[in-house]
Amino acid sequence: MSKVITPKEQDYSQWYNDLVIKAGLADYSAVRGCMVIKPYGYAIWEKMQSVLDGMFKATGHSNAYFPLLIPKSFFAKEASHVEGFAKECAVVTHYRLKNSPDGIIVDETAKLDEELIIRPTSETIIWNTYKSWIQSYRDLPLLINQWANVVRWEMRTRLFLRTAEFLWQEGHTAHATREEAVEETEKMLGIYAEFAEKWMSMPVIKGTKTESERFAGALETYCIEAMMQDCKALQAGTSHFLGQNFAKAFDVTFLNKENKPELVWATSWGVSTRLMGALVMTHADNEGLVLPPLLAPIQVVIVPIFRDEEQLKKINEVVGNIRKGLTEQGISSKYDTDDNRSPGWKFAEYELKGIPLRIGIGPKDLEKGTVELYRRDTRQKQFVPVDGLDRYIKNLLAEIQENLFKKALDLRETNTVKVDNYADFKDILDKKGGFILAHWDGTAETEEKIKEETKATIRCIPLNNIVEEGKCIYSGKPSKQRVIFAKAY
RNA sequence: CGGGAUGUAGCGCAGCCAGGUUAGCGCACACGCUUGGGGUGCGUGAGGUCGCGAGUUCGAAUCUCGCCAUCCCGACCA
Repeated sequence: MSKVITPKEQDYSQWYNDLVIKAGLADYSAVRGCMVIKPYGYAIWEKMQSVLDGMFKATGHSNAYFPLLIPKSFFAKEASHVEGFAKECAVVTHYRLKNSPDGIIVDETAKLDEELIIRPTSETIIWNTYKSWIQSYRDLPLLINQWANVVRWEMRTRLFLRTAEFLWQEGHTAHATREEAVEETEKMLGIYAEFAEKWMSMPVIKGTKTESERFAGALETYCIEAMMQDCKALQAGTSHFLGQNFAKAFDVTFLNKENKPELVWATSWGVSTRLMGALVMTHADNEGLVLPPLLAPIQVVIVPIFRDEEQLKKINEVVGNIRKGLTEQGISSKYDTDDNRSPGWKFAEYELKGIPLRIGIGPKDLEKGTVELYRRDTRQKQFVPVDGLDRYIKNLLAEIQENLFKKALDLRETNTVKVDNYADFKDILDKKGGFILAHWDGTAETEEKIKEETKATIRCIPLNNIVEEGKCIYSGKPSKQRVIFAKAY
């Protein structure tokens, strides 16, 4: 009724906005460009956090926390880093308010000697700190992660995909050798890819960015790219090899085994609440959200169908046993006995929320010893005996997790094409979009021209790419490999 | 920051052009009955500085001017 969402075929952006709002993931806030993450959305983010955090810990990383506010001078120390972020920094200039006839105003006498930048990312404050933590090769590697909020003053924002403030994790590591730092960068990319594919059921392509898409201050930026249902690309995570740029800027050296000073090698890597947007745009449909079981705050919802207290009481008994079985299998469930809502209303509501499985149970089921089981991903119903239901559901949840991945992979594969001339390239972008594998001469000029003319950018140069001779689709110059072009979020 | 549009109840809108009783409607909300296997139906009720500020007028949601905010489309970006 009031909760209908715009069909995605009609207006994909509106569909996305409706879904995020109506499924209760987030809300617009009083602050321009900032959003409120609502409990249901935050519960999903917490699941993501907890899985990722476990993966970071398992690979030897520790969490720490660095300040939100960064002295302006720190930013100036790494030239390309400043340049990259300068345009979107929020700046704190004063530290006091006062009363005036016009109300509360900034107290001009309380001006900071040095302005503070609200972190858009923490490399500078962290490397300033690492200087005092690192003296010897014995202090390395230093493997730190932080969960934090950051602010980037964006011109145009979209819920989860691009907001002025967002939540993320940023890993910052220090190493004795270049090889070790590169290895770390690739290892973390691997963790992101594994998380995306296994937990989010979202297939990704691992690759490196071109110079123009590279992180400000990095020597190499690795990324995972996913295809959304509208065939546009979304960068879902990045991992940067920073070389010695920040070590130089902040004078971070260590004594090696030969007692000689050397500059430290650095990496940084992050994923953000943008993953929430990726999750929505990878699986959701016109009925609402579709959550992969491994990230669903509630995996099974149970809706009783009853006329009176007596019937409900009988249902309660059976449901009690079912839930006990589910808990033993490590499956989370919710039993909704609210009698102000009709079963039909609840069905629609839990579909909107993307809960993977729904059990419907009423008088007819009690007689037959069955329940009605509804799969959110395929929207199919089946009747299943109560006996052995928990094990059945456990398998089914795994199957759903797998099926979601396959569906998303199918979409990507049918919308990925090799193209060898610019006319076809433009034609495909106009008609259906998707990922285009094409030869590129390796120059920023060509990349820029193609972007201007078609809005498509080079999403990445896939890792382990096949070496093949070819000609750049734009300039005709020789090329040794294909790169992925797409329109992106 | 340019181009376009919109601000009326929590949300979605009508009313405005042709100013005139008490500003309506749908959803949501509260209460009662009803219903319950795909958003049940009926009744009752509560809820408004008509974005803000000036002006014109006997009288402004409606006309004029200014301001503010939001959304869409561009330029910029995880």
